[in-house]
Amino acid sequence: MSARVRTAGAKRQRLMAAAAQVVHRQGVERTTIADIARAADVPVGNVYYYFKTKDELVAAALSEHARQLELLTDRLDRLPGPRERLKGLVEGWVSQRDLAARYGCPTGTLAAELDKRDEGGLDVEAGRVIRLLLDWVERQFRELGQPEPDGLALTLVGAYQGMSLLASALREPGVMDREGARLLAWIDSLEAP
Amino acid sequence: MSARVRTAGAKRQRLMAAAAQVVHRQGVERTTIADIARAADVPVGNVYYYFKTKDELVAAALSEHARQLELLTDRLDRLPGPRERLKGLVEGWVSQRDLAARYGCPTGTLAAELDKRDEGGLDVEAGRVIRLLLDWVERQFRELGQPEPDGLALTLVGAYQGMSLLASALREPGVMDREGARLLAWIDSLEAP
Amino acid sequence: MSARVRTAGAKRQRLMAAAAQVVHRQGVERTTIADIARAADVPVGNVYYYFKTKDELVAAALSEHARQLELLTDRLDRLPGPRERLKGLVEGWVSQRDLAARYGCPTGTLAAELDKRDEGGLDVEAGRVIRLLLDWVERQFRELGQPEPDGLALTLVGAYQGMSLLASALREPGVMDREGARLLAWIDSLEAP
Amino acid sequence: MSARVRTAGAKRQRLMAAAAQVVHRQGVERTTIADIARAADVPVGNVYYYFKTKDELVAAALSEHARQLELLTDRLDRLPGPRERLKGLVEGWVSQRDLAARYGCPTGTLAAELDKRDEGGLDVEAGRVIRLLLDWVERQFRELGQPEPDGLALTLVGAYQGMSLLASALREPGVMDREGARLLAWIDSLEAP
DNA sequence: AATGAATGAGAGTTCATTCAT
DNA sequence: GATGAATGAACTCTCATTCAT
Repeated sequence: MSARVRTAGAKRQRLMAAAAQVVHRQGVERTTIADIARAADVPVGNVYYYFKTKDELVAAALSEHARQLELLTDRLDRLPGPRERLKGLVEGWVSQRDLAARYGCPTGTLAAELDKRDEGGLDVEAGRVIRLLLDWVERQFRELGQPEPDGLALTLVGAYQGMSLLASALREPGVMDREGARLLAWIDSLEAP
Repeated sequence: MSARVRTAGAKRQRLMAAAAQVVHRQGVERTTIADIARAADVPVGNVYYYFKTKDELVAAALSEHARQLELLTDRLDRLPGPRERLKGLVEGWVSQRDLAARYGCPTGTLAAELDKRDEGGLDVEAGRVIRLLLDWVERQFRELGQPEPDGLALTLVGAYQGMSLLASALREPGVMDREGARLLAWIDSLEAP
Repeated sequence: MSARVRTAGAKRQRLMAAAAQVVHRQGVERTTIADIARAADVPVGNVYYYFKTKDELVAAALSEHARQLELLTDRLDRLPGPRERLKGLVEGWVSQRDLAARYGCPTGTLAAELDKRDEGGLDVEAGRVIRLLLDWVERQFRELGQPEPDGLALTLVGAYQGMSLLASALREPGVMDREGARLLAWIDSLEAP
Repeated sequence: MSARVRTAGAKRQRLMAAAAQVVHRQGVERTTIADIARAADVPVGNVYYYFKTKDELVAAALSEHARQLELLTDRLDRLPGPRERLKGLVEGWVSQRDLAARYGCPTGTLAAELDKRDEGGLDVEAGRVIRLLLDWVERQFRELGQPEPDGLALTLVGAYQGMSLLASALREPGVMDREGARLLAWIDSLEAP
């Protein structure tokens, strides 16, 4: 395996990571291809060798978020029980408080922006990534023996989206701590039947 | 008060309403001045007589949302007790389910988009509008005799933001019904001390 | 009628004329919007106020050719008989010998370039302009009492296209004179039944 | 002669044939190097080993057309007399009616496009290829004992160019049949002195 | 000789904003 | 106040050509 192959793959990966990060901070529309190219240290013209359109780059950012999510759930899956896993998830959210308080949830704000489109299918793709998280959460609630695990998943993930939005709209990271603590207490309070 | 003045005021008001609506559906960046002008039936060149920049129009959209919010809370304030008022608020959210499921909460998604800026002060303005809602909700919880009414306000408004985002990301209006019902039950369960 | 109205119309007309001329000399693909803008003395960005896309400008060039053709046939229609009119047409072609020897027939070469596309409908539009000429010529042959006037029209117009192409490919304006003389003699030789 | 050399030659030849075909269908400017490379099944980067610039590839397409023309005239030269040879030429044109009705004469449309340039010399080269055909036709008319065989050659080749252009502009292959038949009758009518 | 990747100079197009009347 | 027109900066995308191996 030559250095070139590794380099090429690394470049693509660098572009995806840069797209995810810059888009999180600036939003899709205020992010130019040049912004992403600069962040990834790639010449502008070369970006198009890896991604044919800006929309493809946004899709790549989305799948980068999906990948990050998978890394997280894989780590959490090593915890002994579902209650610990759910609490680990919330603790992860709280640990990102400053980023969330500044730019909101990466996937959530991206989905919110893309949902206002009705062409291109990126909106659907964003929904799919959110669904990945919902499904994992639902599985934990089911393992906990809760009735209506899907509804609980909506509540938990919705709470996360809401608290991220409020934290960033109010520019108050404390919102993340406060609501995070409430969610932890709530998870603790759920009775295993 | 001459007809001219009234006409001018009407035009300005029409532009504000159009800005609020179009921006809700398309987002700030994908909305052009021409879009708003068309929706308000005002010649493009004339928009600048009322609003010197696009940012001023966005600010106008925000204050239009604030006005709508005030209309709503004024109506709710006529209800006999705080519990009824809070439940009326939630019912209002649910009644807008289809709009929310398509474009999210008008103020919330606007705030999310503006929060990614760090110049112009529109982000702060968006926070202020959200704060208006939080303060009203907090007042109701306080009247209800709840401890930590500010925390409860965050929870309720956060839940609304979260369920709107999920409903629109998943394109499932049913999310609004389900979470709305949960919030109503929760409000009902709060004990007056 | 204000100066503004006249100016606006004049600008659009100037752009159409410039498009027709520049495209004739450079071909569609080698002509940039900036080329046309410069030739019409219009700022680049302003071109899009009058024509939404480059293709619309090319369509405008085509209709400009159609207009020129109509002016010509209107003039020829004042001649007493169809034979004189046909000969007048050929003489007009020969009088343009130098332009044809350098860039070919404006409409013909444009059609040839556009025919290689299979989207956008400009190819069809080009065919329509050519058809205008064919129809007028056919009418003259019919008035002359010729059988198969449509076939004769194809022959005459085809000969014009062919001689223009050869004159410009060989860079020999003399081809226009020689073939022009032959066509005049041919028209003279047609018997009125 | 090693396999490598033969392969290299084959690749070059494949590129020339591909250039001729793709350029005929798309025109020079709308044809990318990548288009030709793909059609020839050659990696893009490798094209430049055989042709230093795009213009060289276009020149190669022209010489490919010249080669095809030579193959044709060689075949026709085996026919017993000049009249048969000319009629064979016209029949060949008619047999290509569908291609001509779609994309025009390969050499003619290429010449028309290149004539709009005034640098690079490709225009001159195109004229040379057209001249090859004219010279061969002129030779036949001379053998037939016609006066002014060069003028007759212009007429015949011009008619071919014209009918191809009209057939493709009108998208009517029937034009090729009709004009082809007329040319055959004309050739038949020429008296050998 | 061969090849995927890299590069940068435009091209078309959009749009906030300004101008002239 | 009202309005169509004007302006130019910025952006996405393409592609001939070159590079590195």
